[in-house]
Amino acid sequence: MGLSLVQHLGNINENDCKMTARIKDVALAAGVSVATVSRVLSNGPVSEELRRKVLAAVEATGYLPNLSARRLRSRHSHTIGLIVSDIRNPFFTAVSRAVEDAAYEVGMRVILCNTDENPDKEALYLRLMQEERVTGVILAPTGATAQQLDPVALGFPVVLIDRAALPGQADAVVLDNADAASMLVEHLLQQGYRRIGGLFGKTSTTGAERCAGMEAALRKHDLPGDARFILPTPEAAELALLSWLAEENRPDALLASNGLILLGMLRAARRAGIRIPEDIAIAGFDNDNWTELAGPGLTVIEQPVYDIGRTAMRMLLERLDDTGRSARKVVLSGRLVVRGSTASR
Amino acid sequence: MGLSLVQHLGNINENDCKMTARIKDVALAAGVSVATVSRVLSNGPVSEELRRKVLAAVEATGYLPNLSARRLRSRHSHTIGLIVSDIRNPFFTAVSRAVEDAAYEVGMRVILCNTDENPDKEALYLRLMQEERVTGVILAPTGATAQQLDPVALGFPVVLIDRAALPGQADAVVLDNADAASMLVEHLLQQGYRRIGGLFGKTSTTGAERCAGMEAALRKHDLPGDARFILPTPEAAELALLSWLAEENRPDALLASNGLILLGMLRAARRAGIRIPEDIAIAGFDNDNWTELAGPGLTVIEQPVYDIGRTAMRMLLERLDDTGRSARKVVLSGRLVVRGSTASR
DNA sequence: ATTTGCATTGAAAACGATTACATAACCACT
DNA sequence: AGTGGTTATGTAATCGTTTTCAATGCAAAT
Repeated sequence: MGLSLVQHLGNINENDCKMTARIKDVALAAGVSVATVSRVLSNGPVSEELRRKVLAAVEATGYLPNLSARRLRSRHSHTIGLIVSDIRNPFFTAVSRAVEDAAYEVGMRVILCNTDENPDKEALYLRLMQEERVTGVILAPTGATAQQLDPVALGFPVVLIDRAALPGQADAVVLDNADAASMLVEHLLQQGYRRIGGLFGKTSTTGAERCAGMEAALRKHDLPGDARFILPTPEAAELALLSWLAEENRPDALLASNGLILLGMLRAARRAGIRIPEDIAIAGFDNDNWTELAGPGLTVIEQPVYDIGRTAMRMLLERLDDTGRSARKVVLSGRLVVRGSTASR
Repeated sequence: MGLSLVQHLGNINENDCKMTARIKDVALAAGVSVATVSRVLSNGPVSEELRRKVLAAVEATGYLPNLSARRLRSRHSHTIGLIVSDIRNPFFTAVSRAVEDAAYEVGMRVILCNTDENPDKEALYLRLMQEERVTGVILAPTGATAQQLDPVALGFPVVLIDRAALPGQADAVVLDNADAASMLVEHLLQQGYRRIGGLFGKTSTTGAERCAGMEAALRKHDLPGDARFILPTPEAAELALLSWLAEENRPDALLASNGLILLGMLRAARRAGIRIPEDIAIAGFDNDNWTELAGPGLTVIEQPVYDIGRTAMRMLLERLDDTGRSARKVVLSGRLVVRGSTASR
């Protein structure tokens, strides 16, 4: 009696500890073929009776599908790549969250890659995505990569975000950068500022477009502008602005082409003891959490970040349905959020 | 002549467009067996001559390994899961970047999951990780999951971050929360504040530990404290603080148990027209980018975020080498960063 | 009664790699 | 010359699924 009990427990234990059950174990336990189990798991045509038996067997064996095997055979990875410069940029953080929400909703996994604005890393990760046989990729490319991107050669669809490539090369969802920059300039002019400068990121098309928007708006009013290009990091922006502020005839208002540059600008202003907006007005892009709390509150263009992520995912899925159709570009509008940093002078 | 040229081009094209080459195509092109190709790709023992031939064939065929097949056969996924509540929390953003850097350095992929502090989602994603046959998981668990975590049953090692489980259950890398909270309290007392309150996250062990640290420090000085628990979001913190500020005999200094709560507090203070630190002092956790720029600058505990991520990854790798060894807990110290929000009164 | 068609089911062939095992070649010792 | 031990290579089995294809049973139509 005692012995048999111990033995019994031993068996239970042996079952529990056994290497994870495979589909053939489930088939054995349910008294059906592996094909039938597979069909149950993918909602194929199976009689109600067998379906019940199989589900019970799945439960009993603790079966967990092996996704690698499934991907290999079915040739569907249910995985997309998300390639951005740095997830710590709040813009990309927010977009990535939206992408992942949308992906998991349709049963897809996301592989995240940080390229640090480095074209070599972009190439590396794109090759990795090919090896993963991903379903598609959402990519924020540097200018260099945007030029020579060929989704056909890659073997999977690509949707660009934030930054666009040559028209017709790939789907893209971007902000109306020129328009947004114009809005900022018009607002600054209206507030009485006249000598307007800007720091723009030099690695992407986005900085260039925003710069163009600023210059167009200024030209309309026959005013000059001073645009400078830097690496899009807080550190670079801080250094650039510190030396700029030391120049004579400095601007009375400044544009920052993204949230990181805006952050650097504020650090520089604080270090230089410059008051905002009394000494200089500041406005920028990306309505990050902190912009309302910094100094007098920062006037910014708010991007529809969550919407951008969801739209990119939706475009990717649509492209999968219809590989042939021509490339689309979705242009979303920014929203001007006025705060104290551009109070009228 | 013309025709043959066209034909030739046609053939080239056919090769380029062909379905991606498999290892057997490479073997054929190199005149060797598939085993040899495999060995070349994994730096196995192969003569220099064949190695050259194979590499040339890889180049010529444009071969890209199929990672699903490789994983299935080799039983190594080279993938780890990173499960956090919300990547938009700057703390997790920074940690995730460190984890991914460390992972890619050793040739591993990272799957990121957001659980929104929801135990059901945690369970869901843990099951998904099992199906992916991940090498291991780095997890920031809610209190509920931390209680009943069993890495053995899961089938892969788990390293907890930010929040620990029952001792001995799993490896963990955490901040010395009690000590850090004490540091903040001691600092506040030194600055002359006496009625100290705090808002703490209620979903994790972290909030509880920080609260305990606060109360211990206050007890040492025979002072009372007022600790309240909320959902760890800016919105919840803002609402909680707004009503708190309306009470009579409110605190003269406040602790925030993380960056999100700190953000909510500042919003509430601004909405209520409360001056910092004149009307109330504020200190908190997480030295996010913006804390130096908000108001008079915020006094915070800086966590070694990048270090936490790297350490977690290192512990995971070490655990893979030695499954048997007992669970370790690495406790890192925070650094007190003093700014204007706690200026002496 | 025979045929046609449909819905279920199972057996076996993929999917594309790694790896266990067998073989062959070569060198160094008895 | 024969034996043992490396080392490089190839053959074939294997990983755990999905999917193709053929077989079966049964109802409806001829």
